[in-house]
Amino acid sequence: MRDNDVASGGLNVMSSQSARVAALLLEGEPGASVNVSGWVRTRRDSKQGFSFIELNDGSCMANLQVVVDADVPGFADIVSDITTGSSLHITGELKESPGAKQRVELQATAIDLLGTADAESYPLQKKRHSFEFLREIAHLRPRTNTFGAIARVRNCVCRSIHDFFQTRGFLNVQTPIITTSDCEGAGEMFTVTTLFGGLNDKSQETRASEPARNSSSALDSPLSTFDFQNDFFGKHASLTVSGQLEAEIYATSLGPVYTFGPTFRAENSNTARHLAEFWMVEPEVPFCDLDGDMQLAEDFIKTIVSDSLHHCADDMKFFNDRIEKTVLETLNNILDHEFKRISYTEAVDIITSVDRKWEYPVKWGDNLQAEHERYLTEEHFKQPMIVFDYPRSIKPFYMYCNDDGKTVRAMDVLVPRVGEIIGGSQREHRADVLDIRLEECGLDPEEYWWYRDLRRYGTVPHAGFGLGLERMLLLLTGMQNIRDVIPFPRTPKHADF
RNA sequence: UCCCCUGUAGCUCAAUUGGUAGAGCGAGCGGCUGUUAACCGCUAGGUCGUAGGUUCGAGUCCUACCGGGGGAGCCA
Repeated sequence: MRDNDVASGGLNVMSSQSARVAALLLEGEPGASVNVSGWVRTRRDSKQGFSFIELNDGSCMANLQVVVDADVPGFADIVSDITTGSSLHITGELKESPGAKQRVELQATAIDLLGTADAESYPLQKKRHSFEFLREIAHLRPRTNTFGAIARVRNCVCRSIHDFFQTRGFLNVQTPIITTSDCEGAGEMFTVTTLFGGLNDKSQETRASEPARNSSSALDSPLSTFDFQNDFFGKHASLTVSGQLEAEIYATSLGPVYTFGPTFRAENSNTARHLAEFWMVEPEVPFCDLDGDMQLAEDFIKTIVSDSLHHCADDMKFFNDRIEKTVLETLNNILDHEFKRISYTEAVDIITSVDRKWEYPVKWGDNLQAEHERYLTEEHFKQPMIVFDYPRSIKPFYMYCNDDGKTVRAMDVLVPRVGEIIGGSQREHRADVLDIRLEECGLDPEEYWWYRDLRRYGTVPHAGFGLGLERMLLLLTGMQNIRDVIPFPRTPKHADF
């Protein structure tokens, strides 16, 4: 606290807790004595002897208008340094504002410049910046309206996720981030290893500087050439691509569970909808079939949408006004309708019967392409929908096999503009059928010994799904690039900040 | 990873058939103003992504590489 006294030029910021701008604007009483801290968005001077300062502290979209008369002690000395981006601690009295754009404003009695921001070099301007540019200054972009709003909505969604499951008696389970089970089969995995030593390892530096050594040596070699028995974990380890299989362990012991954490995919996919590191929510429910799973997914999405609209009304209005004009309409449409449920077979029938030239013609047994999913949810039904009972040949081993011998109890939730937002299934809980499926998929049953044990001992029907947090945020905010709804995006060739 | 487009002042963009750079915003200075995307005037600021090549001459054409965007596959 003492250090802070010095840094703030004697004003004890920490001990006299600042009010948040959001609270002041909403319920601040004129006449109240308050102090606030935040960052300057703009300053407008009047030569008649006072300045207007727009102060933002991140608590909400709106700024607090601060009026500073020239006779405020010390103000004349620092006014020229109160530039966009500088940080202030201000004491004053709340007053009704004569201006039309705010209910109250702060008449300053003391002002303390905590940190300057050189106007010539500070990258953020009052005008709009492109998201591509802001991505290059990810350390400053949360100071913009858009990224502040995204951070608040993201926070709201996270709270909503926990609330949704906690109020329904789900147990939050922490599944491992480092995994040695190769059994997930969902895409490329990042290897976790100490075989190359640390960055400070002298031998590494020496090797890297050897001119004769060509760059495509160790790192490009096939995994099989490495001696993982001597690695940290004694076998090949990776970053998780899903917590599902582990969640099934707890779901078949303790009742409904959910996991919520980072997930990693080493796919070299460069699109506005993919990240190498993203956050995923995965509920897993015992004594539940696919119908129950679909209902849970629908209730879940509706709850998140509803909570965001209620708790982040200003931010959501901003997205609707400035980012994507259809956001509120889309979200209200989600709340107002039952999700349309159709089988994969029906979906294929619809697609093949419509008079349109598809880039990828579909026949039963093929994966639905993005263009087909978009057509179904955006044009044919014009609302969120669920496609279920997919061909068993295009789905993973763990999905419950239907009696028809051709399909599995899988489901995808499709929403307008984003496409697939949830993927889930009823799990195959019959030991004999699971073994058949493992063989069909060319997997080694020995590797799945513990997963198979869950079916040998007290097996129960169960189901679950996965929702990508960032895809949900795309839906909520209308943002177009997934790199802009996560604070620090990781994509191929990009892991800055 | 594949296809298409793109890379010019701090930011967003312009520069006719190849003739050696311009605007708006931002910044600095001045003016005006209970202002609020404020407004008005003046000033500064660019080895035109990098490396080669064609040409008397290249921001403009060609090649490679590196960024960025859009679409696709895979998926969440």
